[in-house]
Amino acid sequence: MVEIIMHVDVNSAFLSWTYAYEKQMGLERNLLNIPSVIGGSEKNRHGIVLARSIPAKKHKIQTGMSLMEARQLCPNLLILHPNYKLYVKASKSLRDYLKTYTPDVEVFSIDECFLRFTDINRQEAVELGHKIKDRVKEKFGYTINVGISENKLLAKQAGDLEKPNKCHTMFMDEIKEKLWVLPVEELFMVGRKTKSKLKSWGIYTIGDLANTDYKFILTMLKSHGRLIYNYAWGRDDSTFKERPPMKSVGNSSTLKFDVRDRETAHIILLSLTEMTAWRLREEKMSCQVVSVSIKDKYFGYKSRQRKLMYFTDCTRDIYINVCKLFDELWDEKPIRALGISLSNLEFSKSKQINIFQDELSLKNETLDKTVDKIRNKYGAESIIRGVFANSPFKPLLGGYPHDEYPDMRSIL
DNA sequence: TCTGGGGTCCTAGGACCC
DNA sequence: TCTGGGGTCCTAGGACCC
Repeated sequence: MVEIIMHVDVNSAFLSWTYAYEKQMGLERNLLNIPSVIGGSEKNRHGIVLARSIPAKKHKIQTGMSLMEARQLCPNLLILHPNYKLYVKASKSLRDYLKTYTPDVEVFSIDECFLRFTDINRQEAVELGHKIKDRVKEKFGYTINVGISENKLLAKQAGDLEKPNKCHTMFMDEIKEKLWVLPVEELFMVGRKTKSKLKSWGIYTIGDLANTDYKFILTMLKSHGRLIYNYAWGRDDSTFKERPPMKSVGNSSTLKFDVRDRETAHIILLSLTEMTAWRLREEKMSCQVVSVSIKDKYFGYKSRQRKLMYFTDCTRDIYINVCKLFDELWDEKPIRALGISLSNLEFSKSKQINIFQDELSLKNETLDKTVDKIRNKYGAESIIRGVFANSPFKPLLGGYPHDEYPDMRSIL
C-alpha cells in the first residue's frame, strides 16, 4: 500500500490566528491585508519579528529581524504583541479537526503538521487536500497551505511552493520541474551558512546540488552533506511518528536589564529551574545532564553542562547543579540572557532509592509532587518560593503556557 | 535600550582504557 | 630510542528548524 503524506501549514500563523480572533470579536480591520507583524516588547528587549503579513513581506520584512529594522523598512507598520495562549489553543483545535480526516497526525511545530493516509490514490489525495484547505477556511476563518507527496520532506517542500491558501503536490516524478528549479536555500536544512558554502562552489539551485558529485558534497559537508544531497533527490526515509520521544527540555530568557552579580543570576536561574523541572515532571521524565547557558551583553554565548551520577526530576537537585555550572562558567561579563536545559532523559521509574540520593532530596521529591499538584490545579504562580515574595523577579520564567507544547523537529 | 525562545543533531577534541 | 591505534565517553560549540 502506497502512503500519502500531507503537510499542513497555517499561513502567517500568529497573524492569521489573531485575525480570526479579532473577527470573532467583531473587529473590522483585516491584519492580513496591511503591513503588520507580531513582535515582542522592545522595552523588555524582546523586540524581534515573530510573524509577518504578506504585505509586510513585500516591504522585505523578515521574521527574526529587529522591530527597529522592520519599522525602518515600513514606517506605518502595525506591530502587535504575541498572545501565546491563543496560539496554543488555535493550534490544538486545528489539530483536533485534522484528526477527523485521519488518526495519523504528526505535530511538527505549533503551526505545522503531517497527515498520513494509506488507503487513497493520488487523485483522491489531491481532491482531499483541496477539501481540507477549504473546510479549514470555512470553519476557522484563516487559510492554510497543503502539500502532498509520498514522504514528509516532499510534502513539506510542496507546502512551501506558493502561498497563501494553496494546495500543491510534489511527487517524486515531479521534482525536476518543481524542486530542482528552486534556489538551493529553499531546500529544507539548507540555512545561511550552508547556502553560502554551496554558492561558493557554484551550486545555486536544488537541481545544481542534486547534480553535483556526491563524493564532493560528502567530503565537504560530512553527514549534513549526505542529508541535503538526498533531500535534493526527494529522498527521505524518516518514519511517521505520532509522538516522537522528547530528547531535552529547557527554558531561557533575555533579561530586562543586564545582570552583573552572582546572587541575582542565581535567583533568575531558580525561576528557570522551577519552570523547566516542572515541565520535565509533567512529561514523567527524569534527566541526567544539566546544562546552563549565558549570553553576555556583547552577544557572546557560552554553555556548560554536566552529567550526573543519577537521574533526577527534583527541582532542588537540578538547581544545585545549575548554580555550580553557572559559577564555573560565568566570566563576570554583564549578562543579557540565561538559559538552562535538561537532557539525557528517561521515563521516571516508579521510585527506587538510589545510593547517590540523600534523605533531603527524597523529601524534596515529595515537595515537588505537592507543588506540582497545586500548580496544575490553581495555576503556575499559585504557589511560589519565599525568595520571590517581595522580589522584582518572576517566580517561574520562560516558556509557552503550560500545555501541549509544539514539538520542534529539525530532522523530519 | 537593534538582535527571542523552543528544540534536534552533529563534530571536534580531550580523557581514558586496552 | 621510540611513541601505536582502536574504541568509548564526555563536553563545548555550531548549524539548522519553526
